[in-house]
Amino acid sequence: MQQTKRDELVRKALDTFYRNGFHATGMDMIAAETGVSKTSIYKHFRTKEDLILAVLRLRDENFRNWLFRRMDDLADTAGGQLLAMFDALEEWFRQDSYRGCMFIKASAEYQELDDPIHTQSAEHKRLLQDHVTSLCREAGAAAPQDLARQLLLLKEGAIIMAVLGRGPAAAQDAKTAARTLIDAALPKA
Amino acid sequence: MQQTKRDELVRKALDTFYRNGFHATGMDMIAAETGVSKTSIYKHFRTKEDLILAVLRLRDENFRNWLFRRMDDLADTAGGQLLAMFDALEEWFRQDSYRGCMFIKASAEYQELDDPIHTQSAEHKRLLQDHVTSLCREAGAAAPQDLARQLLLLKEGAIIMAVLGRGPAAAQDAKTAARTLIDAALPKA
DNA sequence: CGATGGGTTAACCGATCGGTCAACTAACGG
DNA sequence: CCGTTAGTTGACCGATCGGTTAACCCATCG
Repeated sequence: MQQTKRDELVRKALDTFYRNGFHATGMDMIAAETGVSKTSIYKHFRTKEDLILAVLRLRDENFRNWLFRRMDDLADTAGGQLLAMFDALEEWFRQDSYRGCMFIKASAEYQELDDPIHTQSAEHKRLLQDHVTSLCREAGAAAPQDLARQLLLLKEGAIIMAVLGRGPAAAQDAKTAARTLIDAALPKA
Repeated sequence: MQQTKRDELVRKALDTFYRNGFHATGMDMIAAETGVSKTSIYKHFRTKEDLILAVLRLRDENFRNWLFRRMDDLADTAGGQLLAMFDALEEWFRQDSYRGCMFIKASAEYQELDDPIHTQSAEHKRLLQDHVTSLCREAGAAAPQDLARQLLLLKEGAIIMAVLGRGPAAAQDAKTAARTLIDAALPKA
């Protein structure tokens, strides 16, 4: 029961931070939005930073699960899944609630490299990178890690441009570029 | 004289906001860092938002001037300049003061699409896009706008990954990918 | 019935937020 | 010399910041 309440708190706090930003969201607002009093919040989390870290952990889990599952549903082959990543991104971009990548925003607000919030955001990107790398390897890329890095650049760029003017179309821009990069990285077919 | 003082204020405020973030930087801190009292600041700018907008205007001007000039210095041909963009980015990433793109951070903290800070950040990206598009056209790309969009994705992605774990090497990752995309976009050589 | 203990709450803490105001200073015209 | 005025200042405004505290509610147990 206790765990459930705490999870619910983190889940709702995630929405609020995602919509509003981290510094711009006060603990009073979190209390109001979640219906949990500040004192109870501070029973579960020692500081606001601890709450944010818990929120980011949940976000990492949710996002990777969703993205990888969606890629898996959309395509059978490893190469197809790499391309399907951008279709999944487009679905994300089309959501009304889309406000960019939570980890990019977190690292933008907490910039010191040794800040736990920053390092945890970097870890999220590393985990994505690992999965994409193994798909590249499976697809038969000559240099799977290099290809994965290139594809990740396209993904992050698309996330940014979807926010800053290009909208959901950024996903297809990225997909087109990804196809070119993948073709070039595979041993001559 | 008045204009000079104001410019100096904006210049120093830029450093502080860039280092510290927007919400995290109070007007008292700006006053302390610039040596200008709050009352004088508010003589020049009606609100904090107005100051931020002035800061972003200066940043846009400085950054585009620097980047385009650097690209021009590093290469003679249009195609070469497109590739040189990533070498220039690497120089930027290597600076100790590098903290990512100010406009990405601004849009992360001010997310509403109709927020002036957000729209001005989007405008900056649009201006970059325009310049890159004309270089793509000059280089003889079949679809210059499409190629420019792809290259911009790589640039934004590199900016993000340079912050979140990959460091300056992100620039060369992007350059390698850019070469592939440019080759594919030019009429068969 | 009363004692106990975990969980919740409104009220409060000093600090800081964005923004304002009355008083002061210094340069210039008569 | 005084009066005016533009520009600057530290002190101050109510609101909110992250975080704490004392009181209270209510189920359990004797």
